[in-house]
Amino acid sequence: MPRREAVCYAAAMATRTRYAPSPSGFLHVGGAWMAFFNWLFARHYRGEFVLRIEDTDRSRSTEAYETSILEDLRWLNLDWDEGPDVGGPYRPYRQTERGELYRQHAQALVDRAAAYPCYCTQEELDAERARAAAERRPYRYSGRCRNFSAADRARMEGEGRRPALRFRVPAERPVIVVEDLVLGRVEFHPADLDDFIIVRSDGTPLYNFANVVDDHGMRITHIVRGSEHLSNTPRQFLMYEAFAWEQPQVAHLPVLLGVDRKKLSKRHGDTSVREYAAQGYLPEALINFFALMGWYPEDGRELFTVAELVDRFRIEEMGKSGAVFDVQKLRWMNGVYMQEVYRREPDRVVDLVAAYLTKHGVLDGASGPAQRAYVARVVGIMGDRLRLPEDVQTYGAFFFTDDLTYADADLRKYLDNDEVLGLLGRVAEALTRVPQFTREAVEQAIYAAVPPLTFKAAARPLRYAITAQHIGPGLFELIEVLGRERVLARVLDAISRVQSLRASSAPPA
RNA sequence: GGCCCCAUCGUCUAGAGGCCUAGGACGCGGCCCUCUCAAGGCCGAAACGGGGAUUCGAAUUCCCCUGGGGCCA
Repeated sequence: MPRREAVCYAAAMATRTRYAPSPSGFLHVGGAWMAFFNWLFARHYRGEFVLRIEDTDRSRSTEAYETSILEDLRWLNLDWDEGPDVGGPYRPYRQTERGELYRQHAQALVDRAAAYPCYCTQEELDAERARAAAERRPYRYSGRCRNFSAADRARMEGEGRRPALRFRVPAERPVIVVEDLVLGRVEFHPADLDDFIIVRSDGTPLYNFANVVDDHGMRITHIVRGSEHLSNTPRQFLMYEAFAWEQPQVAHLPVLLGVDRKKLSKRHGDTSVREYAAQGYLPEALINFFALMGWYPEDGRELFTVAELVDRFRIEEMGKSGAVFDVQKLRWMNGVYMQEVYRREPDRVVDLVAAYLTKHGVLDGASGPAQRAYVARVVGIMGDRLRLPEDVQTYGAFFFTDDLTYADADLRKYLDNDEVLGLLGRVAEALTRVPQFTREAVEQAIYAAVPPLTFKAAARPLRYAITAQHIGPGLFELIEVLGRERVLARVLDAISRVQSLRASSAPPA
């Protein structure tokens, strides 16, 4: 079985790929994933990556969305060589600014009789379609306007009809072969293709047509896009032929799916890149995770630096079936990267956590360096518990508030016991005496105060008394970071809580 | 409706006719470690959609069906 041999091309011709988002919303993980593979492909072959804005849908496109998409791509560290913001030799890079080009190329197709004006109205076409359905035969465009004479056209114009432009599919042409870099050989029969519209009656170009004009105009050599465009490929090939242009290579990647196995969309909740960034996901983690959807290296390795991905990626190794975006696994991977990044650039993790806490009103954000240093110490003892900034709350809410919520049941279970109460008293006293409030000193003091209990029996009550939680970082570390004053206050407070609990539940004297 | 694509554990996937008793990762369960949680170590449950055909032998090739997806303004 022959392995698809990917990219054979003249060395002189640089590989050029593009990502062409529509600025009608924030950058979506599905879009980012597609952008990433285009970028990766270009970088792997030391080629160029182009950004083009498909803003022809003026009613839904906004400049703000365009800006946000560029920002989010930058956040992911996907850089582009040409685009609306940086310009380039094949500008403009926004479709709304390319109207004249579409007009010229449409005229060129008409001039060579590869396209013709079609005067059929929406209603007439709908009627044709309905009739076909009623007679249970496949709908085909009737071809009514295909061979109009000049007189016919004049008559139609006279009725006030504005024509759309239809591409003339050469039905006698032999089979159209698409050699897809991912899917392999796919054949289409021209007879199955209708003459299709390339310019609407209002003069706006259709996606298929504008795409061909742009991709050729921007010298795109490899079109890497979603498999939903596969069926459009033969039509586009026909247009390349009509223009006598060289055809680019195509690679159709599977579609990203939501947990319901439907195409990932905004309906699936947190799907914008922006949202993941806001939750404190690291771009490195997202990128690594993207790579593993659709592509897997032979050796089963999963963690890669971007440089390694650029080096090892081969588009022939792309899978063909749709992948579900699994947040669980992303979470795990983000944790791995949190540790990694913390080792190298601890400030980045601290910033992320501080930003998270400020955003959620846990920190006031105004207390300056002291507060940041405190966050840094908390992060320092969180270790690998931190997968996302929110975990700092899960494991260490007690670091950021003194208003702790103790459950009566837990108070009874862990603290309502004379031996334990004695322990709490001895610990408080011992901690008062510790000269330097360091982890080591704290540990020594507590061990000294523990008997006649064992440390094993003492640690849980102590932890609960101080944190009102059963989970969290190491006991000594947490005590050190919390500081003497707060620990003492909490131990004493816990003792009095137990006592008042006893008083209230004691039988009346 | 016509045409096209896809199909391995819950999820991401390895798999190119015998190496498959179908491997790894996330998640899940158990045990160990341990002051708790997390991490780590060990163990476990968990998949080739169905049916034919080719072959000594099929997850792997071919056909049909089913299911999912897409295009046809």
